[in-house]
Amino acid sequence: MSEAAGVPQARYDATLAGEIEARWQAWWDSDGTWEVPNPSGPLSQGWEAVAQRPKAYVLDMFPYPSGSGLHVGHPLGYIGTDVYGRFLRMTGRNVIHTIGYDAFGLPAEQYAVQTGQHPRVTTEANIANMRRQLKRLGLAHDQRRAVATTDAGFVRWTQWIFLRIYNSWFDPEQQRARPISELEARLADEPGWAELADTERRRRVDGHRLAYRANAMVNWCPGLGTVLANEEVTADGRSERGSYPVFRRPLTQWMLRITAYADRLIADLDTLDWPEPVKLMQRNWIGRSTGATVSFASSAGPGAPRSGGPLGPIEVFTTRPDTLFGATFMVLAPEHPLVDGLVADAWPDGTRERWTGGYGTPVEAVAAYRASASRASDQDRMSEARAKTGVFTGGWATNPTTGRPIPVFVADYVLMGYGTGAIMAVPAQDERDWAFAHAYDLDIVRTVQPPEGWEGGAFTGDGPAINSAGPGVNLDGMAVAEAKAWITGWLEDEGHGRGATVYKLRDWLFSRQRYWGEPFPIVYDDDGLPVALPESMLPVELPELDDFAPRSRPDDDTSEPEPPLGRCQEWVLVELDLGEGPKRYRRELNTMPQWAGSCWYYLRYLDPTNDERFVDREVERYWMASGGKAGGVDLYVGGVEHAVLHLLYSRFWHKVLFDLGEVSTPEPFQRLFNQGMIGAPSYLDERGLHVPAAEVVEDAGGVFSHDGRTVTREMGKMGKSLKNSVTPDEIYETYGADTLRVYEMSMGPLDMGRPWNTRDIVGSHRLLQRAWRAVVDEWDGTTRVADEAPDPATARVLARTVAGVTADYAALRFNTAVAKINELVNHLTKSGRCDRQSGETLALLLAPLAPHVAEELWARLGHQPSVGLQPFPTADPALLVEDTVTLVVQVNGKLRDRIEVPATITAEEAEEAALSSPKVLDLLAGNTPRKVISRPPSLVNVVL
RNA sequence: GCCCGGAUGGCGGAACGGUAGACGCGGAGGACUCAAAAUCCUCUGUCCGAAAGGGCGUGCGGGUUCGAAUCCCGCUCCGGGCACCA
Repeated sequence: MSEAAGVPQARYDATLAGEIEARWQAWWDSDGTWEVPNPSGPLSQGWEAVAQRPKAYVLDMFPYPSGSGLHVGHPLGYIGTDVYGRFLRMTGRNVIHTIGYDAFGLPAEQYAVQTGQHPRVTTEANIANMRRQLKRLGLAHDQRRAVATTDAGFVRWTQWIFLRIYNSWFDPEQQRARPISELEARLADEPGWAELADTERRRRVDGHRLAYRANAMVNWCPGLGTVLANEEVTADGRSERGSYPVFRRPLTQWMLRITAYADRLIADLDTLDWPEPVKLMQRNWIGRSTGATVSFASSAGPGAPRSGGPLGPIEVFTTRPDTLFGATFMVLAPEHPLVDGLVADAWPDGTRERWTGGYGTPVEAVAAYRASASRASDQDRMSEARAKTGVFTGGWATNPTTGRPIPVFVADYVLMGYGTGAIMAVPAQDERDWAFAHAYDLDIVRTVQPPEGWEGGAFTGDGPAINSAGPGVNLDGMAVAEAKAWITGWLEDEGHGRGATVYKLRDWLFSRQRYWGEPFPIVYDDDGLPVALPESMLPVELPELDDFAPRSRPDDDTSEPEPPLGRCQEWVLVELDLGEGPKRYRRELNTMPQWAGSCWYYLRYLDPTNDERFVDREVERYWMASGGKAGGVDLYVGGVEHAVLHLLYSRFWHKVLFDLGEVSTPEPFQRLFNQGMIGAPSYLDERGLHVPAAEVVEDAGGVFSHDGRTVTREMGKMGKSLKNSVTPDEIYETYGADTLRVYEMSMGPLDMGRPWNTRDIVGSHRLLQRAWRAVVDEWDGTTRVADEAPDPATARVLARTVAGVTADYAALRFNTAVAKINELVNHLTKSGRCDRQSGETLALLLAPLAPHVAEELWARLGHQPSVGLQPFPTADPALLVEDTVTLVVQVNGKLRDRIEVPATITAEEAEEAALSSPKVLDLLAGNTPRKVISRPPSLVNVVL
């Protein structure tokens, strides 16, 4: 017998776990266990069996297949959604869950450039490696649905959706997208339309499209060799990826009219079950401000306009029209088109010395100021600690309320990109204007009465209006809100302005000068106007190139973007018949940004093989059914880093598709959950270089050393460059995949960051070992459950565990679910025996969490696979009720005694029991308590 | 600067306003063993105490409450977002 040899033959260790995991994964694959049927179409086999079940769509933010593979931090969310999806499946839902690859974009391209291979080759290799690493986790994914955004069958529909966007316009009256043909029909009825040249008509129509080309200030990043969206540029003017400097410059690029959806993107956040911070970030990013635009008559200074610039009223936007009487000067952004027309040849009367910047004439002063402002990069502007600088133009404007002339300045604290690029400056009620007024000796007139004792500068709070009476309008005494409404009405009546709303959100810059992205399904004709390719010509595939690397010139901000696709002339110039006979066209050279594929991939999972539509309507309606809510995906799990980028872009695309009748819900993701990040300590030697974390030892005094030398510890991310990466493969090797799953789920709440600690994993491994040992004799490998009912104590523990774990799984509280299973296993271990019901319940409880070992136990208990398709156990309510409970007796809120009492005890009986406790009698010392709080059956508080 | 989070034993973390520290790691002791590993059992917030028992304890300072880790006010520190947005 093996026991004599002293070696257990069937201990649950890494070897056995590995064998069990490989065996069941192979079985699941051949059985198609996790394949989930569609209501119709090619994936509908087996539909009848599940047609009655409610659906659940569980989704992960899909990964980009990087060259470095996974570390243990990556799969945290995937394991979480897998446990949840498996649990939902066991509680009767029809669950759709898979994972694809976000395979276009910079990371894949950069890796390809480094290795000198074609991006498609490296991308496919990376996907294969990542798929292998993920497969080992035993995720219950429908592999048939695991699409990559680079698949030709996917690109085709990305391009198709782009064309749907391109062929739409936003109807401001209906607040929704409509087909461009409806606009064309409307324009055709307008007088004069028939007389317009064809190209002019096309230009006008193009100007209304949701995807349009515009010459606009864009973010040019020479280091990456491409332009970037606002969302991809950090606050200090660098690229989010790679941290290269970004320069503003005008270029003609594709834009998507996301601003048209600004109001709906804000309003519909209220309908979503998302973390409040993410909603807030989106609201802030969209940055809706309400107020009014006000028109100020202006007059040029002496000698202007010398440069022939236009001169007209200065339009400003303000959120505080109520402070209009306090507007004592105006400020234009340096790039503002009216500056040229205002600038004078000589300083006019009334010019104060500080306004001149030391120059002899406004022309010189403004020219010098503009030159220095344009030279300063965004970063320099940051570092100047926001000292207010500016210069007087020599021109004047008229405050419409007072009729008084006010000087017009140029200053770079006013941004051309927001509002109208000009402001009315109200120093008394605006801190920036206050600072500028102080620096430049400008008048300050309070128009809101600050509270008594106010010693600060600008007062931005609420208070009664003062100094706000003029010919035709008097705001004095009104509170801010009332004054705003009143003055806005007056402005509209007098034709000086109107109520207005502005946004920080800009239209989405949608072109990239990259190779590895979706080509636009657009060509240009001889007039240089864009022409959409017909659906039959999709997908437009990338040409093969020898040199696909971007031209990057990090140090040259005067360089021009060079799309790599321009290097393939035989691809660029094509002869096509687009309905007017064969003609020559030139292809669009830019590609779409990486976000394009991630905007809609969750819809393709639903119907991955459809080549008639991007998703079948019936299939979409079934899986995206929202039960009256806004979004169709029931749970979307991913990192908070996508709070604005991906989640804003995909909501926008989804809304366009909704408006056009292509999808059935106004929002894509009903519930969003941000998983935390797994952090890890990294260690620095005395030179500040990272040393391999695995080789660092800690002595008894808490001092860390590597190779005999003391190192310092830093907590942060896990990553190759920090030399603290732990790969899942290492953990599979030592403990198996189920242990990794259990450990990651037990580390803490899913939404909290937590430090990785390899030492702690053994606890999760021991849990599975004890669970195994409860059912299997590890010496000879026989199953050893007793075919009898659980004893009463075990029955109660079982019921309590089932109830608790069910609630925890449903609420994504996997860490406490693991703790409760641990308590059950400890109970079985301690009792030294395991009955059949206990063993089976244990396997079922473990099935979502540790599916392989659960499957093995289930089989050894004599059942057919798969345990993951069994109904989740339910608790007998009668067993959840305890006969006796511990009554806690407090005196003045402090714990003084515990008494075992019947669970049915009344308030009076509990009070009586507490008051007869010797300890309470002792403390009472013969006195009568002032008050007794009785909360039967758990607590009595005696107040002396 | 503004806006969000967070802070509980040596460590990760539990805790409907009602027994603070579940569960795990680590640590101590014991059983088994020739021995070790593994396993099993007991203990493990802190201070005083031989013990019984008691004091103190959830970042800091106040408050509400019979009762606060939990609610409110004011701070400190850590993490994240935004950053001249008129």
